[in-house]
Amino acid sequence: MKRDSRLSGVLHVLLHMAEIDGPATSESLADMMQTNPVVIRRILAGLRNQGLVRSEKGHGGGWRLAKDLESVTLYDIHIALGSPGVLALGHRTEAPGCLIEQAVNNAMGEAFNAAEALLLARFREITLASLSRDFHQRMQVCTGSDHTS
Amino acid sequence: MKRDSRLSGVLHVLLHMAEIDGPATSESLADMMQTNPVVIRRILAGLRNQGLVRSEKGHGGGWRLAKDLESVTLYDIHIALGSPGVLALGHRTEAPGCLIEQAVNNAMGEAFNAAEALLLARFREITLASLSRDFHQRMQVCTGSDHTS
DNA sequence: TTTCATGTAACTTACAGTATTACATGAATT
DNA sequence: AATTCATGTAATACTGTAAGTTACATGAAA
Repeated sequence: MKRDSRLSGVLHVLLHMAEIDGPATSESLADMMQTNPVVIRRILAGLRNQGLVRSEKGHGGGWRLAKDLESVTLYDIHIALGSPGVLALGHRTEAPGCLIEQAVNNAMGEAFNAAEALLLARFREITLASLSRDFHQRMQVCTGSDHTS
Repeated sequence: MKRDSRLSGVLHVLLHMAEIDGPATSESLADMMQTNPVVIRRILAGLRNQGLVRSEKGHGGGWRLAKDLESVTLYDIHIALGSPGVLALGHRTEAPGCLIEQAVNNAMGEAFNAAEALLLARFREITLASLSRDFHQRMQVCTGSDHTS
């Protein structure tokens, strides 16, 4: 199953932005991410609607964080990305008439809900600040390392 | 994100097989599932390799359960399907050089592992027998209902 | 020998994330 | 005012995977 890596990607972008003084252009962020500027804009546009980042056009323009690192959790970003489904497994038929399938959906659904709830609960506990702290710790261990990608 | 419904589908098939006296052809199962016989064969072939079902060719041939309903869990079937990934979310880069991405992967990875472990633990607790019992209970409530699809 | 059913390769379809191109919009520089 | 830089966004193509389909080979029972 192909996986959705937008959350992973946008976290990478946001933390790079946190390390930069001043705005970052979608082109420079795309270089770091080894992807296309339009992909960056598309993803960050969603975050802007949730007030997580700001953008400015023209000379000296680009993207900035709009909130304190402490106040943003992975869950907030997940929501800003449109709350994509977190599970790769699903029901064959969502509202089956077959009683067998109803029993199957019911049992699997409980397991799915528990796993999804756990994952989202974990996401709520992880802030951008905690990721940034972890990054700076890795920098200290690996002295002289280049962090710009 | 498109979801993998093979586990859901195969459970449906296996429980129908449990209700049938004698072998079931892939064509009859495909009718119940409103899908193609080849899809059924493809999925059941994996289960046969794990000893969960048996197949016979020719007249009077078809598919049979090879194990007791009590002894087969959703986890066993999940494995027989090739242990597909259960999460729709993933890392952008699996082994990043960037320290920021390493911090991101580490934090997200822990949450992913916890959620996946919980889901698989739940799967280990659900047997075909428990699903069958749930089905027969639904039959009793819904008297006269047709369960063949 | 015919019929029935599995076994399997090859191909097509459907879908969503990702990537790319092209051009419009708007702000700062000159 | 013209140029340059950067975002905004539509349109399109690429990619990987589950699912569906076609075609034919294999083997067992009638």
